[in-house]
Amino acid sequence: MERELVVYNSLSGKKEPFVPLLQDHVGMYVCGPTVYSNVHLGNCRTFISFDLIFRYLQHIGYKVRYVRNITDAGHLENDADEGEDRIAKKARLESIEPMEVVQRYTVDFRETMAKFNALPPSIEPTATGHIVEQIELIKQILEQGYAYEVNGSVYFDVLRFNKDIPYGKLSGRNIEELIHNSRALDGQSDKRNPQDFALWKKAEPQHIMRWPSPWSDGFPGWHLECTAMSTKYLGTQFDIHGGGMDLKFPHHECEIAQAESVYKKSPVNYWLHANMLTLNGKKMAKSTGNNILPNEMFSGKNEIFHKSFSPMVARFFMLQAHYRSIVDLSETALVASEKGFYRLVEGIQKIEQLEISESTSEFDLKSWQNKCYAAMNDDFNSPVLIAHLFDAVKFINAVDNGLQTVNSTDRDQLLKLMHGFFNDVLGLLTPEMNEKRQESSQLEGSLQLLMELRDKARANKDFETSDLIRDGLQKIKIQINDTAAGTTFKIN
RNA sequence: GGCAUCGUGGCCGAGUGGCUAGGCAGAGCUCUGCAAAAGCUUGUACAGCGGUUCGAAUCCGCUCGAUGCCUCCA
Repeated sequence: MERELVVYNSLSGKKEPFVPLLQDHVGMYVCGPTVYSNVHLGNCRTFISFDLIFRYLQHIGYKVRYVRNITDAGHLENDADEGEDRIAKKARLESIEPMEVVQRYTVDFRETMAKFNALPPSIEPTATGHIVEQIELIKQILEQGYAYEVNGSVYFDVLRFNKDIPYGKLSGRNIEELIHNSRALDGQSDKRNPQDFALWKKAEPQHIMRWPSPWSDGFPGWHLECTAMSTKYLGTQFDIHGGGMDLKFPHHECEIAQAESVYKKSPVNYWLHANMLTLNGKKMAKSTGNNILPNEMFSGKNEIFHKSFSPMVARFFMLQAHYRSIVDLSETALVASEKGFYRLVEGIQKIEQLEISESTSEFDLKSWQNKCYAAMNDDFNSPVLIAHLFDAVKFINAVDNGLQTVNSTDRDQLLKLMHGFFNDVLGLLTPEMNEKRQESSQLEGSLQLLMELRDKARANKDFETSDLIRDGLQKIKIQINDTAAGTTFKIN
């Protein structure tokens, strides 16, 4: 059941059996965020997708080194390689140090990912922490003859590179196409060809973010940092490189070119791309304003939704779609996921209290388990895994209602498996539904008293009073449940 | 304009050349003083038009539509 993993490799456009370079070890690099503003939900989806992949690889026994960078320099306004560094621009606008911008949004990013219960990567390197490595890499590319210097800036020579090693294999483009379809960009450029990209940019005199280099005081190009840091921590050839679909071209294509120009071999065996999260049918992006911040969704303070959604509900919603599918965020879809999520949670919480019987269970646990693993082994198909979890909940409810039976071995095993899939693999936390109750013993006591009063009224057939209590509590989001075993309440 | 991806029942969303996920909503039922909650039962959909095939929603072609990339973007 394990280690039969098949992954979709963007490089080949096919699903391929996953075989790491080193048995039992996986090296995985994922392009992280540019920390110039709050991370938005679209960004989060990518990192949640790779969190699922990271978790599953570990779950099936791989020792994974997961490297995800923080881009804190070098990301220009546009790819004419002319604009201002994004961090520097933000700093200028807010009259603060660039590193304050970086710090603020790095903290925001980490806090947000923690709310989504995304595991921290093994290494989280920053671009500014690896200037030396990047300068070294530029030197090597220059030595190989695939880059040129102009006025203190260094550019990668795509046409020259393409003569020796084909450029565009990841995105399925060829140079002729790119040349013919390049849009004319305003402004003069030092570049020989529009396809070339910056490895090092000379800083203007007023530019704060600058480091010395053999060519000028300046800063590194965006594509370079990922090559420098991935090879530093994972080697010149590693297993998985991930990122958002939108980075496939040009960013990842450029990474391949940079690495191949020096190391003469394909840097990455499996390229994995997570698809976009859309809002109102359009891609979410900071630059277009079509976005919603995680905290705006958690708090409900936004113009888009009428209610709030918790991080776990949002995570569950995302995992109900496959990571390679586009998902459109909408209130109706989130509400549906929210209900389904709580159905699962409540099912799992019932397992321990299930009555056991001696007879064999009317549920083939082993084959169910195999189906769950088969789903995840098929390119991390979390929606199918979730469907299987719902099947298990149906069985749990059937036992709970006395319609089916479970023996103690199976019950324990089911509990273990459900926690394994729900908590460990999907990374979903079980909300402590009773926690709020325990938080306030006074509230608890008062409510208990109300329950007793209501029970008394009901016993006396004084339904006017009992309904008064019920409806009153309903208004403040306290749900009364009359069950055969007695009345309970749930604070929503 | 070029290159991709996609188009599934009321909604979301898997999957697949014949055995036709799952969730939400809706309907019916159980429970209940009535409700609510919870549980159970219930759904033959796959853009359009051709073609291949014993058989296609799944493969091929075309048309229409959507989205992404081609400029920074997860």
